[in-house]
Amino acid sequence: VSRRQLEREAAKPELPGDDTGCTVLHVDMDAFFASVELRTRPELRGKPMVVGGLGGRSVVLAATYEARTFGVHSAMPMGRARRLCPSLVVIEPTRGAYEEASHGVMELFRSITPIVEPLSLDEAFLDVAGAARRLGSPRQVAELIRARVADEQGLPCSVGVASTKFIAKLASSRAKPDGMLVVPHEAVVQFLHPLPIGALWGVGDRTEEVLTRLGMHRIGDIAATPESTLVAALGPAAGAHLHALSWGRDERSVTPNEPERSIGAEETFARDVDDVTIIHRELLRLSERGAARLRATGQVGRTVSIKVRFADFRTITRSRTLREPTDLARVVYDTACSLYDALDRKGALIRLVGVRIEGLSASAEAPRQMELSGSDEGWRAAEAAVDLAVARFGRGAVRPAALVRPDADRDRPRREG
DNA sequence: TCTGGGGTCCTTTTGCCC
DNA sequence: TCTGGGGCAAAAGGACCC
Repeated sequence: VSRRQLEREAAKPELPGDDTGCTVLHVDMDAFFASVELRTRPELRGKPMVVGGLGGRSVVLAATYEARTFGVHSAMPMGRARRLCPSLVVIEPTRGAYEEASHGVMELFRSITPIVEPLSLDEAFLDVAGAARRLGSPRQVAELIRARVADEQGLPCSVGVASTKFIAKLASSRAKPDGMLVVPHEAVVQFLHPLPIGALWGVGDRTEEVLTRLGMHRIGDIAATPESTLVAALGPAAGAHLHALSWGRDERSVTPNEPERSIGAEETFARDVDDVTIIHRELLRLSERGAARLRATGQVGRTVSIKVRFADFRTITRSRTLREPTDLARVVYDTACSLYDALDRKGALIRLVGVRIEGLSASAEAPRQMELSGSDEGWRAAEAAVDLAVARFGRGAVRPAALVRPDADRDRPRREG
């Protein structure tokens, strides 16, 4: 709520200004998924539109600014969005297009400076200290980026310019849509303190509730509170962190090439499920997806965890750490099933299952012990063959037997194999 | 209003070893 | 034998972000 307040409240104050030392840029694409769709659907421009699934359990992934005037915003259940805006146009997401567009803008950023830290598909921090001689002041670089993203990608974005990551991120959110905001170093506290507490990075619904109960509403209120009080209320890490941020202190540097920590996949069923064979089949699909991504990125993982969401939305996780890291769907799947089968929730209605692999390392340097039986090597060869076939013939060309519906190919000639 | 899917990070609990 | 307790890693949960 407060994040939206932030975007709405107070017309953008043009801080007079000098951008000296403001070497951190935060670039945030506007309504990213929706903007990508509009490139190929110009007839929808100006209409309220969202990207999101059509199923009964989907949520809004991105909303155009026209849709936002109806109160529609991302993460909102689709049913509610449709009720708020009966004329809403809903477009099904096309993930590949967003990944491609994201890759395009990230490459564009890297042509400006090598120090690019992507945060998600649609936003990144850039350190432009080294670009001054070649491209000009941070403000000029920011405008250059906006112009080039518009020209070369056909997409709108907003840019925040400041001396720290956190202020740059706040600045970009206040610059939206399709704008730019520089927060000079001397203006940081004046910029920060009137903002609602929810604007602080790391303050979500829960933390906001705690702080509100303590009588804090603006970032300035947090700044005026002793750090010890915050630590007592929120824990050492969050307390110290928020106190520092409330004074604009943020030492974190822009660091490219952050390694991934985990890879996973999850799926909400269209209807709640209690059939174990359906759950196992889903665990297999998700394990396959995860393991394929491990192999594609040359990584192995040591901990397998599953997530189970019950019909009442209560969510649990279970995990097991393997003796040897793996990139094999077979191993991930066996572990996931064994974790699932150990739950004593026989017959409970399940809404969602997920599989995640953690403790990642590069497969070349990961210790791999040869097993005498060679059984893992057999699976490795089989899964490498699957990767190859998928690369050649596309996803869906090769499927493990459990994924093939018994009646799916009944009418086709079949032979043993 | 009825809640997706991809993640990160922090905290607490638990079991184990010494 | 009983009793702590420190240190550690793994497990579980939860808040948060886009």
